[in-house]
Amino acid sequence: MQNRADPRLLDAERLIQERLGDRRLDFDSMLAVSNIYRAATAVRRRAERAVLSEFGLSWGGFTTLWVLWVWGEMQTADLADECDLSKGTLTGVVKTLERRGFVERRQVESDRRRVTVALTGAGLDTIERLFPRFNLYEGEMVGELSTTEKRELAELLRRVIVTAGDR
Amino acid sequence: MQNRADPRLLDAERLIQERLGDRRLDFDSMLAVSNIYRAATAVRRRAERAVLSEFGLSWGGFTTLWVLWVWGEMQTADLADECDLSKGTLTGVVKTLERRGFVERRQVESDRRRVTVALTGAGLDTIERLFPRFNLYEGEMVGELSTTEKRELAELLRRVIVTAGDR
DNA sequence: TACGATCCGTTTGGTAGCAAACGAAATCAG
DNA sequence: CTGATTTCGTTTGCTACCAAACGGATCGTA
Repeated sequence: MQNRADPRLLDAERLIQERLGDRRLDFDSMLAVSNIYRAATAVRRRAERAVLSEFGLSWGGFTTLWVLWVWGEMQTADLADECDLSKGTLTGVVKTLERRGFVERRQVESDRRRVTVALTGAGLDTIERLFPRFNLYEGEMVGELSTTEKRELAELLRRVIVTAGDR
Repeated sequence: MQNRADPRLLDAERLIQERLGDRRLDFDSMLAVSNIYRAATAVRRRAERAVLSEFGLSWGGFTTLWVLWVWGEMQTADLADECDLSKGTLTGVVKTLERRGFVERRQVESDRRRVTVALTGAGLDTIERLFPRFNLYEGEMVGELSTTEKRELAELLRRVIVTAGDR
C-alpha cells in the first residue's frame, strides 16, 4: 500500500471540516471526484508538452486525428460525438487541423447540408508516426500501476462516465 | 467483475490493432488514460450544467472560490498553484469573479508587486450555500461505487497525478 | 547606493470549449 | 406543390486555458 503523496490533502480535509462545522460532508466522494479532475489535467498538460507540441497538435486535435484514423472519413456530427465535443467546438478544431493540412472537408453530394472530414496524406503520416509515441507516453503516465490496477482504474472510471454521462 | 459497458471499445481495439499492424500496443494504459480524461470531462460538464450554472460559476471559478474559502486570503501565485492553474489563467478567472462581486484584490503594502485575493461577503455567502450542493453532486457522480471503491479510485488517481505531475 | 538579476502579476496571442442563434437544405403535412 | 418544421454545420459571444513576453518592484552584491 502506498502512503499519501500529498500531505496537503489532509490539511485541506481538516480545514474543510472546520468550515463546515457540524454539517456532514462526503469526503470519499469529494476526493474521488477532485482527483479525477486533477489527474486528467496533469495527464493532458504533460501530453501536450512532452509529445503533442512537437507535432503542432493540441489534445483535442490529436483526439480528432486519432478518431479519423481509426474510423475513417466521417460526418461532422458523428465525429463530434466520437471526440466528445460539441459540434460548435468541433468546427473550430477541424478548422485548425485544416489550416495545418492534416484533414480536409468534403461536401456530401446527396445532402448538401452535410460535410464529412477525412485525413489528408500528411494527416495520415502524422498520426501513424505520432500514435506509437503517444501510446508509450500513456504507459508512462500509469507506469506506477500494475496491469490489474490499470484495469481496475479503467473499470471504476467507466462506471463514473456512465453515471455522469449522457452529455 | 463487471463486463464492459461500451461495446464500441472492443470494435475500436480491433480497428486500432489493424491500423498498427504488427506494432505492439499497450491497451491497458490506453484505456486507463482515456477514461481518466472522459470521466473528468463528463463530471465537469455535468457539474457546470446541474449545479454551477445556477450560481453563475464555471468549474475554475468554483475551484477558486472554494480554495479561498478553505485557505482564506491568499497571494495570487499561491492561489494559482492551489487551483492548479497558470498564473496568467488565474488573472482572468479572478477578473471574472471580481466582476461578479465574489472576490476582491488587495495590494500588499510591504511588497507592492504582490496582490492578494479574498472572498467578499457575497462570495462567502455563495460558497457556503453552494458547497453542500456541490458535495451532494459529487456523491451522485460516484454513486455507483462503494466506499472502498471510491477510496481505491482516489488512491490510484493520486499515483497517476504524482507521475504526471510536477507542472 | 547603484545596478544587474530576479521575482511578481498582468498582458498578449493563440487554441479550446460551450450554448444559443443562425441560415441553408431537406422533409413533412395537407 | 407549398408552407411549416426539422436537421445540418457554422457563427457568435463568452469564458477558460497556456506559454511567453512585459514592466514594475525588490533584492543581492559590491
